[in-house]
Amino acid sequence: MKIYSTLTRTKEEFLPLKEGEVSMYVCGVTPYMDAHVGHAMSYITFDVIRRYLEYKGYRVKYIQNVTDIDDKIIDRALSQKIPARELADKFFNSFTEDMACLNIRPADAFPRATLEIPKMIEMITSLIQKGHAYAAKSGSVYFRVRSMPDYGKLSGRNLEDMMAGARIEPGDEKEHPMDFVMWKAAKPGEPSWPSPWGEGRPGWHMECSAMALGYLGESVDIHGGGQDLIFPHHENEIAQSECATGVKPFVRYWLHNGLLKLGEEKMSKSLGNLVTIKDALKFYSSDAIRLFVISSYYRNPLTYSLDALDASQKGAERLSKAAHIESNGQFPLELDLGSVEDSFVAAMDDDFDTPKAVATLFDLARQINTGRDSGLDISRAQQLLLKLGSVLGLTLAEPDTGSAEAGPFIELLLDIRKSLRQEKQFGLADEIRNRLASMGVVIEDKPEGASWHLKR
RNA sequence: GGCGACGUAGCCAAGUGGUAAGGCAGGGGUCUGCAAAACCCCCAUUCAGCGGUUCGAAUCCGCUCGUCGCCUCCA
Repeated sequence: MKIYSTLTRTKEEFLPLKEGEVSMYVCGVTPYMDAHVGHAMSYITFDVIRRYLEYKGYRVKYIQNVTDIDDKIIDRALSQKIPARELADKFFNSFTEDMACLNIRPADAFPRATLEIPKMIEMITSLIQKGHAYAAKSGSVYFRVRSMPDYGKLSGRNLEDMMAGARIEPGDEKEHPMDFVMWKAAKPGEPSWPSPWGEGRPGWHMECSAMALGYLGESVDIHGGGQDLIFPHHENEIAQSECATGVKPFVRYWLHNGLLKLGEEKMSKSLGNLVTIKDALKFYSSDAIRLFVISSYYRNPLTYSLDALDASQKGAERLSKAAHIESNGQFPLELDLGSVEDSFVAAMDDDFDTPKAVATLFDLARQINTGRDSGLDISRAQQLLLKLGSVLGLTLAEPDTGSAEAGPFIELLLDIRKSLRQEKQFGLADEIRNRLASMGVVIEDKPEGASWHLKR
């Protein structure tokens, strides 16, 4: 299996530190508003990677942090006149719901920044002792970038280049403009925690270093996040972690997903051009959203559009139907299921080439449908389709019949319509079908009788 | 300005040296009372453009044009 690592900018053979086990850390959210489809893209990507690694037989330990204290949370909590903690809880719960709706499996742990402060203080203290950090007179502590010769290796930058375009804050207390804060001195009224340098709160990059090291050890196999985190966030995590432990590499494989665009721009909270996951789920199924994401290669940018989502919705329905159509054939479909699975694996082994893997699923679906039409037993092929679908996190659930309440009434109408059709009263039969369709109930007449499901 | 991606059919999107996967849309057909679903057939002599290397290039090299991301919070 080959995985592209941002650090080396090449596809590398994947070899975890411990045989059979993979430690995986993915940067989580800052919960101060509802998550958007860009977040969905990132977490679907890493969910698929996790599922595939488990499919390959690895035991995966998956950690995702929660940045439950930062400027945005403080600002927003202040304007809503609620404690920062309450705001963060509210939107973290919302995030958890969204992830569940998208069939994204929860991490093994969701450590929160505010509960990991002792670990961070310990790490910062050690960095100061080693000369990699210093406390300024405000009580903030900064990382000394010049103390690390290979600072910039992840993002391919060097200090001189960065200085050219750097925004230098006037009256900065930092030794070097690129030094970054690990511990922020508290301003009056802000939530704060005691530290050897006075009341304050952790800097953003510090929590991920402390948690990755604390939960997964000094060398993590996979660390993931969006490409927008490469610099400065992940660069600074490397700096803190490698300087604190002396162990290199902090991360063996750095994975970054491409960013989701809305129109010509990146979808982001700060630009405000976003579609929340909750809104997307009003119109599209979890499988449709997932299929939209995995139909494109994870390192490439992807543009959110209704056309693309509509296409994915149709595609997802096609796969679900193939996975569940009934056949009472006696003779099994002659299809080399092993080679189908091999194609799937070959695609996924090549740096998680999900678009190609998805193509094998559609090919399999066609084989299943053809086999059914020929009166063959397709159950084993259907099992394979469901199995490979689940590796990609697709439920391929049977068409939705919604809450059961309307069910008996729809069945009643179908019975009446059946009689009408038998009596060649097609005008009335069609009217029932059309009226139900306008209410979102799709009827399909089949040789064995009519079936119905809700249109998404 | 520095760093990094990308440009393949109407749309989405694989393919990194051997002659263009897959999905959606569209056209024709089978099935159906009609639809829907499903199936079959068709749908890029061509991969932003121009040069070069090669027996052979969408794939490698150079240049040009265009788009995006990061360098400030961001998945």
